[in-house]
Amino acid sequence: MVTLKQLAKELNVSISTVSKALNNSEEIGEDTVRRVKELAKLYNYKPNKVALSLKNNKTKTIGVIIPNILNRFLAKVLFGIEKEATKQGYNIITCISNESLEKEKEGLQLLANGSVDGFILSVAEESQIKNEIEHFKDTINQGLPIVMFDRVAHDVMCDKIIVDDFDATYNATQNLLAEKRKQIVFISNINDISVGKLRERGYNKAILEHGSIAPLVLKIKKKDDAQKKIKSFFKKNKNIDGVIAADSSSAIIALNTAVNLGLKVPKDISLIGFASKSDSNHTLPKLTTIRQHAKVMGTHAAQLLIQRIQNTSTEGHFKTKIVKTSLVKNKSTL
Amino acid sequence: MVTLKQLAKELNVSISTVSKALNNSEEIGEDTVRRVKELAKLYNYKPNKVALSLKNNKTKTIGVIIPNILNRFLAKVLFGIEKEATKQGYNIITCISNESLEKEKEGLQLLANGSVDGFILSVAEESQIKNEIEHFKDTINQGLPIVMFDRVAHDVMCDKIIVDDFDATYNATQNLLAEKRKQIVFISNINDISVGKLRERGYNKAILEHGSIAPLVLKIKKKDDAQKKIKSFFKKNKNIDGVIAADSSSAIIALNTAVNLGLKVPKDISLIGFASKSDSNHTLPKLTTIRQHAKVMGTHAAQLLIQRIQNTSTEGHFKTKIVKTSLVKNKSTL
DNA sequence: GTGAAAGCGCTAACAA
DNA sequence: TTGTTAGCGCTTTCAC
Repeated sequence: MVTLKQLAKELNVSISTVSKALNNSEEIGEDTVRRVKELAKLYNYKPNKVALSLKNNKTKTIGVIIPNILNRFLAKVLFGIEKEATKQGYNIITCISNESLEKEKEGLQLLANGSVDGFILSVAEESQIKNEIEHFKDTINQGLPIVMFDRVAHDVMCDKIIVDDFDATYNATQNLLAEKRKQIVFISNINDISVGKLRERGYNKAILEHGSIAPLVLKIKKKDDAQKKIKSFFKKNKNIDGVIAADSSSAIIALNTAVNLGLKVPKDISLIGFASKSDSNHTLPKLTTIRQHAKVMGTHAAQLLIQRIQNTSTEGHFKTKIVKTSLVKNKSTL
Repeated sequence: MVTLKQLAKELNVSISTVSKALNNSEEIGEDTVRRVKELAKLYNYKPNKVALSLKNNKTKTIGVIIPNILNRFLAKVLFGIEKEATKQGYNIITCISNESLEKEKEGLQLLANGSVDGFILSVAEESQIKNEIEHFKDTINQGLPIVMFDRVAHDVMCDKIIVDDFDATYNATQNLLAEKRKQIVFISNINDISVGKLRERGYNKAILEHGSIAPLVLKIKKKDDAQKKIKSFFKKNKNIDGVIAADSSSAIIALNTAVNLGLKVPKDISLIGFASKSDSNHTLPKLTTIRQHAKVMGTHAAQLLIQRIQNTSTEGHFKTKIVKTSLVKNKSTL
């Protein structure tokens, strides 16, 4: 990489002249500016990012800590973050916590050394189970703003982007109730994380409000064979005619299992699940889904963080933005 | 963030003394070392990464350019890269090219300003179609090593990690032939990228070698409704009894469609597709898959790049590592 | 209109 | 054993 120094030497001017010329300073003569710019172009000069960061005490880089990159929703949020960040001239450094508290802490530690101007993150499962939040507070106290999305730690003072999880399952359940479904089961393999719990509560509320129907919940654990568990559950509860799934995997497996058991979807059984468009394209009939608008969440998260980074003034009064889900009706419901 | 300067001031010693003490230099007296370390710990001192990067002319950061983060395979490779990089003390800056040549160029440009020590990337679809490779060469000429994975540009001199795409479909097809399948169709929606073409060739070779059977290929385009297209294809070609799918989406849809049309899988029709474990868990019966060991590819890519970054000596003689696929037999084949 | 110098945070050669 | 200094690449204030 060519530096200002080298350009200066070759042009027989000082470094500061070159710098000013390239930054269109009024101070420098037209002719000099032209000569400098020509040579700079010739050598494909680009200001060294690291030097700028050091000088400005700003890296124009965002640290993103994602629990699991293979989760489609999280990946999509990352996509949204990246897009918005790039648009605003920021890079993103990604750490994958792999749902581990330790790795989440490490990621925060590792990047809180001047590498980034702030963080966007979704809380790891283990951190939520153990309810640990000190590492977030420490980071914020070090002057690095955090924006949390989806799985947030409510007791940490920071900007947040969340989904209306409770309302989403409440509404979805009401939809199935409106179809006169009599035995609606809630299936989830995300019992331990905050959003999973909210989704269950939304379902419960709708069921209880309706009266006459008892809630029925199937919780799948990470180590379980989901296909087997759902199949035997369906066999034991022959009267199931509705499914609300808290996650795409449960939803897809439930739908396939129903079909496999000879049930007509949606005539005999109606299914709704949190899932993406591509997920619903991968089932037959297409799954009716609760869409989370992951990309939009990413966009908002990046906007919020960048705003916070740039306006040192806006301390205090943190925002929580709720991105509403949409129920996209496909062929797995009436 | 506390700096050496501040520690030095508080301890009434010079900056370099503090620096040396923290770096366990033999030069400094035990007592001083202790005092310095205590204060450093108290203030949670961490050396400023940016300053170190400037000093060492090394960022310990890898630029990763991914065509599509929603592609499970690519996401998994990213996961592998991140893990290995972290292990070796490197961070990763991620750019998403979104299959666009322009964005790929931008990503390269944007990070080739001192932000990263090298790149790991998979070539964007558009770049492969247009066969553009100058931007890769430029980057390499600037002294930044590149490691390409999966979709590689053969004419660029750099390290590469690839899949045995040709052999994979060749073998998979032979598997179906061994099941005495008479009409095996190759379905793909990745016709434009290098690996898609290789996969088709592997299929063709197996079919042609076998004689007596004609190759049958269904190409799906991005804009197509894959479900419709596959369904009508199956209806037109009632005698299809085998499917080789070049991508997971085609495989899943083909399997679901077959079931939907009343075909018994694998009795009436046998299916194999490039897909992940989770994909095969999301079909019923479980899909027999060609596994690409994406995570391992990521690991290798990171290792290769870091090695190249650290050994300035190893110029020339670039390696191409082939990560072999495995055929994991599940319930969609006999 | 141009240049010298300081400083961002750190390390390391050299001086004391 | 400790301190001074220079320098990584850049911007910016202040002199000339």
